[in-house]
Amino acid sequence: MIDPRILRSEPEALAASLQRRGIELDIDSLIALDVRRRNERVAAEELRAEQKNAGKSISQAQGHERDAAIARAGELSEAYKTALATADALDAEFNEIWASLPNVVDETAADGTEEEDAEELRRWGEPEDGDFLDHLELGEKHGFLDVQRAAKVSGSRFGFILGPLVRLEFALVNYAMDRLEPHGFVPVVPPVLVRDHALFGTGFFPGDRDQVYALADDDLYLVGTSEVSLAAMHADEILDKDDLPLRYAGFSTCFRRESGTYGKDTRGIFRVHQFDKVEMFSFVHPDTARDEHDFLLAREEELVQGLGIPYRVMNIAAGDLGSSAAKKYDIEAWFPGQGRYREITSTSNTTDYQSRRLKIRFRDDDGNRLVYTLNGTAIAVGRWLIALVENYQEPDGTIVIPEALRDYVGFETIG
RNA sequence: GGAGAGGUGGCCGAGCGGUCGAAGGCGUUCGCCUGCUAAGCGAAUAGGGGGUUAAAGCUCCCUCGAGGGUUCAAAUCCCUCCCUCUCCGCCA
Repeated sequence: MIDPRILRSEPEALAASLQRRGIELDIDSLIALDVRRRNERVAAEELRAEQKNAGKSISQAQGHERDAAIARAGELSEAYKTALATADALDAEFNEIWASLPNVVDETAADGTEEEDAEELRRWGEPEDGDFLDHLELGEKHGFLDVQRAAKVSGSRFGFILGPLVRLEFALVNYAMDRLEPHGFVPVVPPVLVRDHALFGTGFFPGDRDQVYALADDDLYLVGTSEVSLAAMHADEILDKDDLPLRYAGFSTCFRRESGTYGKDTRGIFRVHQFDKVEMFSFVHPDTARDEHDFLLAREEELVQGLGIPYRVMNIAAGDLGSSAAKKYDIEAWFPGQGRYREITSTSNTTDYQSRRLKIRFRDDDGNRLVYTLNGTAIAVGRWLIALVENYQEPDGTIVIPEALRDYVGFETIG
């Protein structure tokens, strides 16, 4: 949720932001609606004040005077109810539009509206070309991946991860936690079933409702990322300024319906309905949010570099940002099996978009202010496993475990 | 799943139709006092949204788990839901 005051203070900034995202909106009529709803609210509140005063006089009045006062208060009460209904209806109308608006884009986000418009910031490592097996072929060869049987059990876009690849998964998770905890990230295993307010609060509802698994019988939803649980963890709280930044590293399974992706990335476990992920999440002072964003990106690069996987960093285009993000960096790793760079992390500065919805504030010297929230992938396990096995395959198909993970897995090669 | 008890401000806790956004305590902040510390004295101290203002301020409305209802008037009465605790059952 954007600060509605932007409509009064700098509507042209909102217009510019929406334009960069490629969204059409009649801002003038929205401004008019905002004025109307506030006027109606004031009118209703004035009636309410009158009614309350009338009510107070009742307790002091006697006899006929009292009867008359009650009648008068009754009239005011009716008038107030009518005015309140009008004001509420206008608010609802306004809020429905307002809640659906995406965050104001950061001026340094890349221009454009498509994935291809992302700006490449830098590259690291030497991508290897040549004859590489992709992860599915490697999985079949070594028996650590089974999508056939997963389809039998659960349908398409699922996988069994087996044997050494499971060890590698746990190694990756521990590797990440070991490197994040010294930076103040508190490890968390959060709930993966959440209420709708958590999804609304993080900006996934109403926009991305079709991407979320719902458990209708229980009014619960499966999270697509632990960002949802981690953000909502401090909902309705007023944090101590001295506690900022608050950093968490959440490990959870993530569930995504992947609707609208038919035929896209159907091979192996690159794009599946369920995967595990370590996610970084920060609650920070507004003034430090940009630094924190760079900090999260630095943590991601550190993790990828530690494993020696070639990658590039992308500044995502304004029109390709999620609704809550003002700015987003993706790291794309080199996947020899696909012969191209693909996303393995994503970090977003969501400014106060989520904290306004979730009411997460901190005590400042002159009042309470909304915190800024940021999130970033530490390890998206599935894709990182793929990147590892594809990049570390030898000509004979053997997979070498990178130095940084050997102590965790307890072996040096697969195959 | 069954039975019971509760959810009030940063925390504890009173209030159970009007004078209550709410006693009292703790905590915190500021000031005073005390040659240190502790104690003592005085004052301030919930959140949100409007109006007005250059700002300070003034003012109005909403919020006592959430949402409905009754009433001229609801923290207080009624309904639904959520959550917490205790006991029993089940269970990794």
